Amino acid sequence: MSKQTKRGRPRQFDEDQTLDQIMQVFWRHGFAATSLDQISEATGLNRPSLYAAFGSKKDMYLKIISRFADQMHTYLAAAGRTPSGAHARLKAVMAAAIDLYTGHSPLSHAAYGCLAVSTLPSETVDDSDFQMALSAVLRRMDDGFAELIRHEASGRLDEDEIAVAARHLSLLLHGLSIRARAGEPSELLKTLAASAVDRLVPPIS
Amino acid sequence: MSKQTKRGRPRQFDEDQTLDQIMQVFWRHGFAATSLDQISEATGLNRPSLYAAFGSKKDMYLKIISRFADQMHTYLAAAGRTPSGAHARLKAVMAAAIDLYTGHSPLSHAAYGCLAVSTLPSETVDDSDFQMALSAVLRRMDDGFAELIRHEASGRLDEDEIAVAARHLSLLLHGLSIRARAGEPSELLKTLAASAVDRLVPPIS
DNA sequence: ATATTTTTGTGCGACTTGGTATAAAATGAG
DNA sequence: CTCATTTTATACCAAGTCGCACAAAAATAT
Repeated sequence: MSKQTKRGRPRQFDEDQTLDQIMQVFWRHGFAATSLDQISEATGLNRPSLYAAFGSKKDMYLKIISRFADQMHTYLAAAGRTPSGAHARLKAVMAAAIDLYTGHSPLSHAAYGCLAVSTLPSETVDDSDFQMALSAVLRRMDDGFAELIRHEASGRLDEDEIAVAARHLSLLLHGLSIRARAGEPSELLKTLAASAVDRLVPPIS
Repeated sequence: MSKQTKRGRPRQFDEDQTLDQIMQVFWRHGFAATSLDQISEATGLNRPSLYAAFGSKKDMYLKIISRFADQMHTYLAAAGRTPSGAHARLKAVMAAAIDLYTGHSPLSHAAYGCLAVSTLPSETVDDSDFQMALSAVLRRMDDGFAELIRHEASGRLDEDEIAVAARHLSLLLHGLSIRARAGEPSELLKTLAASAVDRLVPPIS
């Protein structure tokens, strides 16, 4: 009879916590400028352990990107539930994203912008896997905004209008990420985002 | 009596042409993933010549960034002169930028997005010079759009309105750059940009 | 022709990189 | 206890990195 626990020597680290630590390193330095030694130091694991657990540097990075997209989605979805009214909700989502981009969220503690927007583009040309990862992130953004709008204005907007408005909001968000990475203050970005939402999204009454 | 020509052995390369070649390499691979060997191969110069002419890798990159900003400014300014009417002009500028981002311009021959937006953000945290360079590019964008709007609607919009609209357009443009780098087709981006301009910029009649 | 100045080319040197071979350590199974 | 299994730690490797001596080359100045 075999027990629940695995056979050999038990791991001395928590996988989720380690992935979050790796995420911070990539988020800060980007893919190319991050060395495995830096990751090793940040996690307390040595390179062979990292490789055994998460694969190559590229494997790690792609894992981290999709992990980030997951965490961001749940984080923004929660922010979109609280206020009422389509515009108020969208502004709340934008404000939450800006908090995330400027380091005022449980997910981030520095003004690093969006992990994908800040670090993926420089890698997309050399490696098509990175290109696909970036496209996937953009698509998820578009779909998320579309769902939010659709849910709020069911019937009053057709699918094309919803898709266009969602893409407009994604464009806005990525622009905000760049500015956050450049160090612009979150208050400025929030007022900018709020006015943009007012103008971009047709009134849903 | 000294002649016009310089004293020693004459250079065997054109400085401007070489800078443009260097720009292509950085534009494609980003800063960290670009090696001096790649630049050497693309320009036909060996590393000591490169170093003597342009300084370190970082020096080259910063030179290239401001050179890109210059070229982009004149390119977009020219595009903004042709049509008449504020919205038509802004759409023409956006379309020109999208052509630039997707490789349909004399400046670029591949869908690399904006050189600054695609490659600078991943470097800004480690080096404050890069952070300042990114901020400078954003500021130039904002100022350029502001000037365009101000010129078109002199008196009918106050400075605050102009500044906000200009920033909205910059946000839009940077979002478009990300999508161009992700490989989205230029026609889609242009229709997206046109509808966003219509909604973001108040009517100037 | 000789000296002077600038560019070019070869090559090196100290360092970092990602990935791995190999052995030690820590657990469960029998 | 003995064996199988998994994780950890040390050390290493081949390749690539940036920057720079140093000398040869090509022009002008005298």
